[in-house]
Amino acid sequence: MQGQALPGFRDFYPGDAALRNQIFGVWRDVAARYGFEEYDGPPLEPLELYTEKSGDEIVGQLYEFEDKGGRRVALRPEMTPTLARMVAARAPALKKPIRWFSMPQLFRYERQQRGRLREHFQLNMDLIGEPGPLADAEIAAAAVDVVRTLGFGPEVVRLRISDRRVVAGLLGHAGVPDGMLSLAYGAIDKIERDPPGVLADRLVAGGLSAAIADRVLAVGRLRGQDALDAALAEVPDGADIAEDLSACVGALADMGLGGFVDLDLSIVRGLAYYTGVVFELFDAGRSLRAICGGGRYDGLLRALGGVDLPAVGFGMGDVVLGELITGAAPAGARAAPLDAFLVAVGSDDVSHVLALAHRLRDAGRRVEYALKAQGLGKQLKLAAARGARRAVIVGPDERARGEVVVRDLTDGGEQQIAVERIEDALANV
RNA sequence: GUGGCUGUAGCUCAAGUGGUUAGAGCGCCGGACUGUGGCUCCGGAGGCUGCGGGUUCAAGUCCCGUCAGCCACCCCA
Repeated sequence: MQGQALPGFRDFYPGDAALRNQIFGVWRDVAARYGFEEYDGPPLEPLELYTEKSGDEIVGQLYEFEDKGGRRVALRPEMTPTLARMVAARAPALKKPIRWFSMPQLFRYERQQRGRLREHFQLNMDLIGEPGPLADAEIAAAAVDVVRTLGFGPEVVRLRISDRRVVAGLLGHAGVPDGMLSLAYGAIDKIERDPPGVLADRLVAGGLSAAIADRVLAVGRLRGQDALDAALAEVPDGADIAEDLSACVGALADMGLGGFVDLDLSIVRGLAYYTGVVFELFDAGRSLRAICGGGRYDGLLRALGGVDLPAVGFGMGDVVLGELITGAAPAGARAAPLDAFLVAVGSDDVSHVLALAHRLRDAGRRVEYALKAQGLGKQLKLAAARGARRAVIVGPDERARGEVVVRDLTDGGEQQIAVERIEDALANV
């Protein structure tokens, strides 16, 4: 075997491309229904766009090199810096809130695993300029509606949602100093992966007492509104810090999406820049990686682009979503069937088939015909294999009468149709 | 970047402890079938057994390296 795609990169054969187009179609459909406008930026960006604010550790995962002009450049690993630049450049002229989405191909030089490649397409939906919880709910609802539109219900997909302000408040009450919040987040983020003893040891090693470490893990185990309310009741201004999260969850319930929502304080998200509501979309069986992740990142636009606008958004990759779809329907997406397969009975009929085929294609019909002289049976076999709904048979006898035979390939019925009415005959399903 | 497992036809997989010409199903091509498809039957093509080296009379099989895939870590999209 020679000549294959680079590790972590994909060849899209027709079946794969069909799946990708299905995903893209749903993404665009949902974005449009939420009033989002599409934007895009360059796949290649200056290296500094990612190193200056995102942290140097990202550089190790960048496809970066020097171009022929001596510039340090990188394939984009995420869309947010580009978005920040574009928004900042025209922020004064843009009506707020800004609803923008994009479907960039992103690149990251990492060792690939299932559901995680070196390249993927990612739906980014961002709502900029609105700090309130209805904006958070709007974004989370859009993420849920993508999987709903694909036919998945709450028994298949779960939205796990939390709020960093709530977690921070509870941790502060538990005795975690501000400087150790990220340490605590790290432990909470791993709460379902690592055993409690390991996590507690890590927290103690980081400088927390054993008692506080236990309380940190207890915060991470909070699930559901009742448990959260009970925990917040012990914090002086507990109700206030959870106001936005409660409002967001309530809004999702008003939308009829409450069945998808799991309040889950173990969701903190790895990225440091999230400041409020955070959420992830998972398959209910938890056999896949996260389908989507997002949250509120007030402050990031100021750091990246210089304009101080609140923002909330999510990213949803095509890889895990594709696995969810193919896992649910192993049959997979089929290529669009033909409206008709044109059959020439004899060699004299070929030129008539060519003329008719072009007429039908101009009329928007999807048609195909045999590209070499073959027997009638052979051509019908090809028609069936191609998934054509009908065969249009052109032979000397019919031509003499100005007609063609339209054969329905699903039930075998045939009828004679005048050539000039063939477009109409193929139009009705 | 670290560690473990796995690489046989386009796909899914076979080939007891090394043994002579690496097989099957599906798919593909052709024929039965030059004015009627799906089914059936018959035939055919398709393999440097991922690649390179080593051990051996003999390697798909054992050893080393390398590349790729999967899994875990790391990191997260």
